[in-house]
Amino acid sequence: MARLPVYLRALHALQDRGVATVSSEELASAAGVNSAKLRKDLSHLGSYGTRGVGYEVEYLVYQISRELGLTQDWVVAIIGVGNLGRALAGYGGFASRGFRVAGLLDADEQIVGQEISGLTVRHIDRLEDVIGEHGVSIAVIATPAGAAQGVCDRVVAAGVTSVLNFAPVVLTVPEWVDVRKVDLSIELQILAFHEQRKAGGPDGAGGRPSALDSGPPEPVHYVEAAE
Amino acid sequence: MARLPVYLRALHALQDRGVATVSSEELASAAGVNSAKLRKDLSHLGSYGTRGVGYEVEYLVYQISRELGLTQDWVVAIIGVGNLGRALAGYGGFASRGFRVAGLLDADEQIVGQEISGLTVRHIDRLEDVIGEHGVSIAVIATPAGAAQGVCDRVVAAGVTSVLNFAPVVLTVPEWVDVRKVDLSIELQILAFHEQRKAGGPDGAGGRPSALDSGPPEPVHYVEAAE
DNA sequence: AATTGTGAAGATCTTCACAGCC
DNA sequence: GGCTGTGAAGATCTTCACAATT
Repeated sequence: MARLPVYLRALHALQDRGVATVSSEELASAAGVNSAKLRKDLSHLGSYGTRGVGYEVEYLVYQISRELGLTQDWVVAIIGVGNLGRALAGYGGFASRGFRVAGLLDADEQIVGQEISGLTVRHIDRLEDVIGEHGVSIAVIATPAGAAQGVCDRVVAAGVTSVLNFAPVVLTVPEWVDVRKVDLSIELQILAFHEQRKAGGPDGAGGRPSALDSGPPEPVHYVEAAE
Repeated sequence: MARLPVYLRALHALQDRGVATVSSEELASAAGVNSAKLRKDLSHLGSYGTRGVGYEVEYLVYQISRELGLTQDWVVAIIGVGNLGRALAGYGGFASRGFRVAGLLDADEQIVGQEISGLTVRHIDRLEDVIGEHGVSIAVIATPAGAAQGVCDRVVAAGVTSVLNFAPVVLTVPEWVDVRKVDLSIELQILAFHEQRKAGGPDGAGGRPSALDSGPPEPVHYVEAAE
């Protein structure tokens, strides 16, 4: 279930604040979901709550981590060390929770050999070697669009079964391989769509892109984030 | 509808290849969706196809662009110029389709004043000025988690109504503001979950994280991507 | 008294299958 | 003949509301 990581993050935040026990209502609001949904999601993992009391934070953290496979380490390779690949290589969230970056690869001779976040960038020719040597099971593709499918085919042939794709293409993979896609321009386009809606729709009378003086519908005060 | 940007990208690829007309079947497969779904999605925009023929690529590109609000320019500010913010600032997908980055802001004095992708980084104190001067309607938050909600509150107070959040927190916003979230570690966790499934589930007998020798279920040849 | 776990109802999304049109 | 547009069926996801349990 795609919401478990969100719950896990909220639970970690509670843990940091020293909270030992939490109700579905509280946790749901921290995670930004409905409490019935949260209870149903959690009940799929087993009966880890206590009626009348709530959930024990630490126990639930462990159970969700186990369910997500975070109790073991996963080996990651990042292919494409441009701006984005560099940002990913330095991203703390990788290392922190069971994801170990074992290789950075690029086709550009200028970049190969550079040391980034403690790793030396290797040439894309060595892709299969790196995957084999380190037992990489997750590949992060941060190449230009044109190179992505070729790289994907190669990592799959080398044994990778999960791909996180940042290139703006729909990757074709065998059915036993999982692909997830992160596409910045799609996210922006979805926001633009909603912006336009607010400004009166596509054929509305002179929608203003930079909707500054429209202001909020009502001067409402709103609460701070739970974090 | 969140799939329109995907269709649009597939259509642009067809356009580049000089294709003038496309059937729902072809376009659906390029976009990785079911053809009935594609037709239903498109029919929501109006009746832009011709029975027995298909859709005229150029006309459809225009209609979807219009629906998504890409026929006008949107002004974007990026807050937080770390590794990720830098990658975003240099990302071609921003400029190419109607998104103009008008400001880069950071709290770190070391970073303020640096020139990145043709823009000078300004101090976060000037956030409201930058938003006002340029008519920013979309804010991209690429700050550390702890700073994100505060920054969000400020951009909202300054008139921003769409937020693209890269910080690993659930942002709380007034109901008239749209938030989209991109979370790398959540994507990785979802992949880890599926990896584990393949390896035999959380309590399976010794699941191997680096599933190298498990190999594909069947030695099937698979087709290349459409683009 | 409080809160979980869950049937049942409701909402939404997906797919089928075919009438209608070119 | 071929393909779109869409009603109806099916699947899935969400929410309600309450019995079960501590």
